[in-house]
Amino acid sequence: MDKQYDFISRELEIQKFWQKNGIFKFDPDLEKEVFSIDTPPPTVSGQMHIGHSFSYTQQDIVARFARLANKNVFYPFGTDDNGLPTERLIEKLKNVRTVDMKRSQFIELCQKTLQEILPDFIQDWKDIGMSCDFDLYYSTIDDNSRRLSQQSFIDLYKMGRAYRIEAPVVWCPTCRTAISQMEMEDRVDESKFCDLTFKLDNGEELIISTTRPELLSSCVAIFVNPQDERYQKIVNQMAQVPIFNHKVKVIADSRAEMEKGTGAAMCCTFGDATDMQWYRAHKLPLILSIDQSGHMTDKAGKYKGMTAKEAREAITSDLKVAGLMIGEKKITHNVNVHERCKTQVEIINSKQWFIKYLDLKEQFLSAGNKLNWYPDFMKSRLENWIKGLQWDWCISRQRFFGVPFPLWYCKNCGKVKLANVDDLPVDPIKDKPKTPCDCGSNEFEPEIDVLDTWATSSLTPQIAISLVSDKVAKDKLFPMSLRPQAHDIISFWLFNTLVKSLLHENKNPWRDVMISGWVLDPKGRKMSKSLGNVIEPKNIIKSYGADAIRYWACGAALGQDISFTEEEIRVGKKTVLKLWNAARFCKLQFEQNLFTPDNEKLNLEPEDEWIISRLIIAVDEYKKSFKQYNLPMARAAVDKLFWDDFADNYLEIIKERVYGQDEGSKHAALNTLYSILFGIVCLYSPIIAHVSEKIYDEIYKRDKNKESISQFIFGDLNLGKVNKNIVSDFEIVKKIISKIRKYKSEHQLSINAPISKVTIQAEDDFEAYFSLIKSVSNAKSVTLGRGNLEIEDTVKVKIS
RNA sequence: GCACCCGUAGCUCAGUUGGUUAGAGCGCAUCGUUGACAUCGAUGAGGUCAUCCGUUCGAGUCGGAUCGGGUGCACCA
Repeated sequence: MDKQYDFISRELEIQKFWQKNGIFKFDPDLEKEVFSIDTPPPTVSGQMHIGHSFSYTQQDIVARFARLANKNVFYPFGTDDNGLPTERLIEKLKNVRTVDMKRSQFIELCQKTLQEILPDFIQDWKDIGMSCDFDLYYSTIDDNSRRLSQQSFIDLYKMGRAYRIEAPVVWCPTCRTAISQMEMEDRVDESKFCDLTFKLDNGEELIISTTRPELLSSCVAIFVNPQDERYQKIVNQMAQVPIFNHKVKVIADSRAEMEKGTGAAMCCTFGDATDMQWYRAHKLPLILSIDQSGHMTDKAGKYKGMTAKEAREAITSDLKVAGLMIGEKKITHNVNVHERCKTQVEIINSKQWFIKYLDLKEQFLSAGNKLNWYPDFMKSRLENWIKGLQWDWCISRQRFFGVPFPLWYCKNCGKVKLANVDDLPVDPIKDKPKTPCDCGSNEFEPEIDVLDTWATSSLTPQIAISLVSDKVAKDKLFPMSLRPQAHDIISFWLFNTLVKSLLHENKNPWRDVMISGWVLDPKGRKMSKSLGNVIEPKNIIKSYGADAIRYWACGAALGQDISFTEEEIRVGKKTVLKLWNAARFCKLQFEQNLFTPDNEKLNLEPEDEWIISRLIIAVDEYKKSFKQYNLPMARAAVDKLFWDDFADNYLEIIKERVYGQDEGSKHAALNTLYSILFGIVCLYSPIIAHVSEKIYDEIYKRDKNKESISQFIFGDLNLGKVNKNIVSDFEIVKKIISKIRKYKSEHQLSINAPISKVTIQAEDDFEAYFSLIKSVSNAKSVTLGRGNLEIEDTVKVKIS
């Protein structure tokens, strides 16, 4: 056994061992309860983030625990590699722009590039010791995922849930695509509130405040609150829009807020979501002044071709010159931006596909309520989100690299022609329908939009399960046991998966949900390139090892964001080294004494019985904690057993027996050492997986009939009953040992320094422990007594 | 505005269903290296559990209010 544990080479070696021997391969034939995990497929948009290594380790620890608890673990791995994030990555890597390329060329480039980068990308996940069955692999753009995603769409269409309409949608002018409500985020922006003069028919002037004067050409009405006494007499009058001079009606509507601006608002199609509501409620005309790329249309007259921002400046200066703008004040307000590119979104009218689901809010809420949430409070994030839903799910994207819609439109009658389910996956641009339209026409127009990537990744349970061919096994896999993920995508991935599962399977996709927190920098800020505070997992693995990261991740409560500090990682490394050294000590003793384990007629000493009881107690705490997904508590249970009881005390106590001549006592000690260390290594194996495997390999593999430590279950530990008396007595024994050490420390003696006499005040039956106390303290005698401490190297300990 | 989380030792955090003297690691101080470990060990000093009120025989833990830090959602003419 190496004197120095070289974690860099050992961890790599062990990962290869796992891989080569298919240690984590899912076997559908095992007669065990299945534990199926809906592994999050990481988005291929760059490199692994420290937050990934944190949350993926947490779920991996749970997976490994499940194996220890005798479950047949189904743990697939996928990558989410289509849609905007992937397109953007390819553009960056290959220095191209989609707009300059042919669609087919770009798709080809995406596919080719993915082939190049995916092995390295996936390797990052292997580097932290993930115990997935990497043969159960899917990509959300592979043929099988396309097929299932397209089939999902067809099913939803046939249910009447998928529909296509021309409607205002949230639009990103940079990405030139519709996006969904969940893809927006907030940003605080500086802007100007401009006071503009509208002329009323009666000759009076009406002042309106707006932040978006560039939309004047789209102004279709003016709204005032019906309660607003200032404006009651002008309701239903016409007002003339400055610069453009068309006339719009003043309408009373309670959505107009009296306190905001002057209390009179102009409604433009469309400036914001309220405009859209007014447009629908009052059947207002549609005037689109901004096109899909964010430029002004010919409706904007002389401002045509400018960007919205340019137009705003131009029109503001024109208004000032014309004396129609009588004031402006700087304000800061929130604007919605596209989370992928941070561009301010617009509302634009266009034809899109939607999934109708606003009518199902109640079902969603009750489904969310049926899940077991760890931690429980994360449920309210989902509830909050569902309650706030205002749009159906827009699933079409005007992009290229994604799953195509499996349909065409008849050129003659316009009707939708769906692909046959048997022919999936299809690409309507390349493929043709096999039968004519109902109207008899054979001329079709393909749908060129692609599906929102969430429309596919919301099917991960179905996709992962489809990789198993065994029909019986499939039934055991769904609903899945666990969805692990971080909290940032509760409203995206978790919610969408829930939606699809309810629509398709009419039941929840999983039983449990575990939510990991985020890793923040040491100051508690989000990590970002612009702040320069990004931590690369690769560097951490190099300096501390993957096990150190794993140990660290196991110490954080679920759902709680955690500040990254290198000191915390150092503790993990320390634990790994301590375990390695303790194991090395044990192995040394086994070798020097030609020890072979057997359990016959052992002459157990009290300390042996104590540490055996402590193992039983620790296993119990460990199991209880894990069942509640309480990772830190489970870790603490092993830590206490290993550091406090085993390394600091038990090892020290038995040294003399192991070095001594009493063969019976020596054998009992070695045997206990052998089984307790094995228990400890088993308990540590889900957490610091590599070093545990290596210790198993060094010490236990030759005697035990299994290839890997991860093939053992709690039952293999053959735990008996706890001896409660010895356990409580040992709390006192440990205190006595501690007092003797304190005495030595205070007298500047080394920890092994001999002392002549220890006097202990205790009940007579406590004398059973005197021998081990004598041994661990290197005292010439330990006696029962009542006197005070008088001789310099004599210790008196009082037991209460 | 609505909702959620957090506030415990100098720092980072743990404290199951209320129950003796509130824990860990780091840091700090003192001491100690010839039989696993100096990438170490031993010992020790640090706490009015944010504040106030209440429930209770008993509150870090339960309820209410307040203050401070953060997050999600909404609003954003």
